[in-house]
Amino acid sequence: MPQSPAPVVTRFAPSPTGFLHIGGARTALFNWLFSRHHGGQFLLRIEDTDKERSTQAAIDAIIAGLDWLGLDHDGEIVFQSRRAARHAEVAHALLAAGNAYRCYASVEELAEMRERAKAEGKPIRYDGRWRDRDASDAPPDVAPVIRLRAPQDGETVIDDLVQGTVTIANSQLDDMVLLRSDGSPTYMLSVVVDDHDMGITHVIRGDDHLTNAFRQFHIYDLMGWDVPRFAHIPLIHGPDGAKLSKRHGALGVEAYRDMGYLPEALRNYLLRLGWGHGDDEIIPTEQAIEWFDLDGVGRSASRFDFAKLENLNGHYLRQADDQRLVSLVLPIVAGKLGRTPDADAAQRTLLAMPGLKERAKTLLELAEGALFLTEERPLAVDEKAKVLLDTPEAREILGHAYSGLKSVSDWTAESLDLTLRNMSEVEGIKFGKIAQPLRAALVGRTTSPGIFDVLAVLGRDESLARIADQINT
RNA sequence: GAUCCCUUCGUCUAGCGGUUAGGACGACGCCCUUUCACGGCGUAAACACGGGUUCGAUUCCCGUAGGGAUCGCCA
Repeated sequence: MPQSPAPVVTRFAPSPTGFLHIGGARTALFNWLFSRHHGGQFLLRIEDTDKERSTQAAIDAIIAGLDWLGLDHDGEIVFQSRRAARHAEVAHALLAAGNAYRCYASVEELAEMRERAKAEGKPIRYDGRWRDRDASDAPPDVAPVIRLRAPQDGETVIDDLVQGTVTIANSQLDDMVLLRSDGSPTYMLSVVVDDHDMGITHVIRGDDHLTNAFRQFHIYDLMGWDVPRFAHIPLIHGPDGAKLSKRHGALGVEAYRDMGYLPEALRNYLLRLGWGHGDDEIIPTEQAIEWFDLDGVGRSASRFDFAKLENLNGHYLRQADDQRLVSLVLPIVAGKLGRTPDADAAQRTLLAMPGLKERAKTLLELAEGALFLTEERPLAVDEKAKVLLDTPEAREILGHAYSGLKSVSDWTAESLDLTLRNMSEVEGIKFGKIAQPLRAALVGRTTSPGIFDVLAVLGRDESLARIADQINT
């Protein structure tokens, strides 16, 4: 019998207190790639146990973000808040087995304890004051919390797939709260129970959770559960090396979409941020699935670099299907113009796309470059283009061009090329002297795709009319 | 303060005891050229510091400095 390969189950477990930020997106990507690489499962769990801060809008934003990035999850979404009873059940099992205990210390009392520890320069942690106290000491009117009875001697070792073997003395761990005084479970308990119940084999998350892993380890241990493999990946920092804030990259993925980035470009960028495969830079998703592994993940934090993202985006823009780009760009063009481009304009945009996408790094730039195809006469002419147009010489050249072009019967890039180059030769004018004023007249700007393509896409009537507009001003 | 983690060009990284320390982005220069791009070629640019171990350290060990994370009845 062929033995089935070790199943891999990963998960992405955001708390819905905001959008899907870039760090979360990368964590999701790594989990997704890892599970896809191993033919396993990628589950999604919403950690909405903080009722104060969790919102439906955030849940929607996270799901939309994952969807846009193309990171599809398996199975139903698990909502952590709905599993509170199960979490409490585990806490009580721990309590019954003597692996947890009730603590009656008040919030104020604990705050005071921490204050004192801080003042004395001692480590800040729960001192275990109720760990071995008899239940008969319990004050009658205080609702207790349940704390884990964590080992105090020896050490805990985690063989992290990214960080390596990390050891911590158990004396550094304190007895964390499992169940609050109102009976609700804490995050520490919930993650462990959910990861166990969901059959998670690999916990891939930000390394801000590394120290949590040591405490969570003992819940697994005391429950007699298998401990999943951990992989704590470094955080992403802003361009200045400081923690990512709203000032730089800590934007929701939809902000990147709105800045005109393609999901495949962001995926490639995020993949290379903290992960490497030799000298490879352009790694399409199919290839990434084949190559991705955890030992390619670096151990140090990396900075977010928009310049590199732009470069990658330019690459994927050039690769992208023209029709797809048109449908992405037209709404942006509509926004700039305040009206929806008609079918003709859409068609022109499609025809011009090969020349257009070569010249853009983002969809915003692409839309900017495509604007002249939808704009109506008389064309607005920008400053630089005006300079090119506002000379007697330019008008004369445009005049020649106009009559030359008027006689062209076969309005294609090839024959237009022939006509204009011929004119350049006959008149003894450098070709650039013709092309530039022509471009200014046709586009209203000094940059555009090749001039023959512009003429061809605009069509005979529109082209001639735009040239005439400039001769007659 | 305590504990843990990190440190190769400006940035992302390759390197896994012996290399002219490689690639990519960005920068600069040249070429191509009707503009802008694309593309091609090239230049500048790094092993944080100090000790060990070793015939030999960017690579292994220990310190120092710098950075980060965590220390809640938040997640």
